[in-house]
Amino acid sequence: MLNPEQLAAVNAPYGYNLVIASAGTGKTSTIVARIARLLEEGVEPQDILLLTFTNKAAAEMIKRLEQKFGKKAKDIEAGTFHAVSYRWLKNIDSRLVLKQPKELKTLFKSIYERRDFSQVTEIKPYAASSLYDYYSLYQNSEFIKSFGEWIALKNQEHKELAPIYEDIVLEYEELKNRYGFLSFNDLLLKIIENKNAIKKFKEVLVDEYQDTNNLQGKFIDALQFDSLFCVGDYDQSIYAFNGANIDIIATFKDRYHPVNVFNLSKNYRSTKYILDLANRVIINNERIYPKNLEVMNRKNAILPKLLAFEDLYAQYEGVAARIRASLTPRNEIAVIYRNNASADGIEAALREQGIGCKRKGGTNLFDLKEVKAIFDLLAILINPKDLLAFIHILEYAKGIGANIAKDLYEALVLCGEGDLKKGLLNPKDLKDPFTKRARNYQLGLFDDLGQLGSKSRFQGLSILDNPVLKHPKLSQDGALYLNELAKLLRLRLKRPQSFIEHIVDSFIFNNIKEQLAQQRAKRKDGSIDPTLYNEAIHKIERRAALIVHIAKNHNDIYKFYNAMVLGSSEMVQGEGVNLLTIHASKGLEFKEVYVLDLMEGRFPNLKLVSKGGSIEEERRLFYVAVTRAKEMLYLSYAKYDRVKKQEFLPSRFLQEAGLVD
DNA sequence: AAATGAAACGTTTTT
DNA sequence: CGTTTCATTT
Repeated sequence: MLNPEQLAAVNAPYGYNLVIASAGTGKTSTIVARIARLLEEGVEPQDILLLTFTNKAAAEMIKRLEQKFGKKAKDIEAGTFHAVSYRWLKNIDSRLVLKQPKELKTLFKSIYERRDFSQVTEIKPYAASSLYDYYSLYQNSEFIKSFGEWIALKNQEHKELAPIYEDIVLEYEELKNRYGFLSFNDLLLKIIENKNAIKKFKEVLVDEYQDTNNLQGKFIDALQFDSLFCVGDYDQSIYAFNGANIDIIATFKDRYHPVNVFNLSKNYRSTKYILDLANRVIINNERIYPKNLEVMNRKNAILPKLLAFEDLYAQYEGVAARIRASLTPRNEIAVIYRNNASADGIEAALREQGIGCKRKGGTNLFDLKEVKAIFDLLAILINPKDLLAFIHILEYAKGIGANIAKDLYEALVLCGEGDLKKGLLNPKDLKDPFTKRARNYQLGLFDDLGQLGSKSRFQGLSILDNPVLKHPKLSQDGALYLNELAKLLRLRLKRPQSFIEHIVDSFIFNNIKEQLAQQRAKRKDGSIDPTLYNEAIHKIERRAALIVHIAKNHNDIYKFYNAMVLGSSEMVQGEGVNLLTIHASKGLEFKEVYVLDLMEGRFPNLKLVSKGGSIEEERRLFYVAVTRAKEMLYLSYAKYDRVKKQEFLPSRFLQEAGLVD
C-alpha cells in the first residue's frame, strides 16, 4: 500500500522528476509502483530503462514486477549502468571481452615500469597502482581536460611528471585496444561515443541517483527519453572515491526545466530510537534540504546500545557471543564495518562459536588461482588475441616465464595474421616468426635470441609443423603446453557448460591443479603434507564444479564470461549472519545490526580523509550503516589493539550520537 | 631468463 | 598472513 507522498511520485507526469527518498522510506516500492503504472498506461516494457547500482537490485525489482505482469516484465531494460551498456554494445559487436580491473592494473604497471622519472624532477612519482586509480577516477569525473592537465591541477607538485603520466595512459589505451580488452569504464565511454546506436526510451529511471558520477551523468545525457525519474538521498552518497558527484543530485533543478521534486518522509524501516540517533549525527553535515522523517515503525522499540571493549579481539568475541545469544534469525542479523580489515576478525570469532556467516565482497572468486586459470583458458578460447591470459597459462609450464611467453604470443599472432588461435592451429609457415626480436637485436637493444632451434627437437606433438616451435629457449614442457593448448582450442563447442567442462577435464587444467595443490600442501621443510594435498585437490575440484554449475544458466559463451567479470563481486556463498562493508550494505535492511570498530581513525577513516576524502562522507557512511537496522542496533568499539600496540579513542560519531562524552 | 628462497610489505570503499 | 619484491643461483 502506498502513502500519499509515494503515490504523488508514482503518478508524476512525464518530464523531469526527482524523488528525494531518505533511508527506509519505501524507495524500492515506489520505483516498482512507478514502473507498474507505466506498464498499465500501455508503455511497452522495452521502452522503459531502469538503471540501478547493483544488478541484484535490478533483478529484485523486475522479480516484483513479474508477480504482477508476468514474463513481459523481463523485457524492461534493467541493470547497472555497466551491465546495460554491455548489453547494448554487444548488439554492435558480439565479441567483447571484459577484463578484471586487477588484470588491467597489471598491464598498466608493466607499461609504467619501463619509464624513467628520475631525470625530470626530485618529486617521488605516484606509484603505478595509485596512478591507475587516478586515471580511473579521471575517466569517471573529467571530460574537458586531458589526464595530464587534470592531474597537474590536482597536485601541482606533479606538474613536471604530468606529460609522462599522460604518455603512460596513452600507451595503456593502445595496448588495451590491441589485445581486445575492455575495462568497466570503457563500457560507458563506448556507449557515449555510439549514442546513435541506442533507441529512444519513454522513461528512464535512475536509482541511487546520489551516487551518480560525471561519467554516468554524461551517459544519462547521451540517452534519448521523454521522461526522467531519478531517486536518491543526499545523505547516502558514499561513492566519492569513485567520482560520485553530489552536485548532480543537488543541481537537478538547475539542469532540467521544469522539474517536479517529490519528498518521501515516512520511514517504515527503523524504530524511533534508531532514526533519532542517525539524525543526531547526520545533522552535523551541511543541509541541502531539510529532513523531517516521520517514524512509522512503532513496534518493540529497543534502545540502541553502545558496546565498549578493552581489546580488538575481545570486541569480535563479544559481538559473536551476543549474536549467539540473540533470538533473531541469523540471516536477519548483519555485522557492518567501514574497512574490510575488520571482516577476518569477526568471521573467525563467529566460526569459533559455531555461527554460520556469509560474506559479501572480500574474497573474490576470481582471485583464486584455479578459478583464474579456468577463465584465462576460456579467454584464450573466445578472445583471438588475449595476451594476458596466454602469459598466465604458459607460466605454469616449466621453463617459460613472462618473456618467452610474450615472444611466443607475438610469433603466434604473426603466424595467425592477428589471431592467436589461428596461429596455433593453422599457422602461416614463416621461416622466422621472431623477426621483431631480431631487429631489436640489430639495434643493440636486446641480447641475442640465439640460433633458432629445430622443430624436430620435439616429438609426438600434433603441432609439430608450427614455426613457433623454433624458439631457441622453448623447453619440452613449454612445447607440450602449446600442444595441449592447441588441442583445447581445436574443440568446437557451443554451450558455456561444455566449454567449462572441457577446460576442467583438460591436461592443462589438471596440471595446474596439481601444481597449486602441491604449493598449498608444502610444509616448512619442503615436503608435502598428504592430508593437506588431498584437501587442496578437493577444494579446487569443488570450485571447478561450482563454475560448471554457474555456466549451466548461460547460453552464450561471451555473455557468460562477461557476466562473471561484471557480477563476480555480487555473488554470495553460505548461510547465516551477514558480514558486509558499509558500501556493500547499501540498499539492504536487517532486523539486528552491529556496527564494528567505531574508533577515531578507523571510522572515520582519517587516513582517507587526509588523502582527499572528507569527514562529511564518513558521516554519511555512518548514517547509511545505522539506518540499515530495523529494530536493534549495536555500536561497538575497542580501546586497544594488542597486536599493533595501539590505543584508540571512540569515534567522534559516537559522541555526536550522544553515546559517549 | 627462470627458479628458488628470503625479506619486505601493507591494509578503502565498487561496477 | 599472505602476497609481492629482491637476491642469488642455475
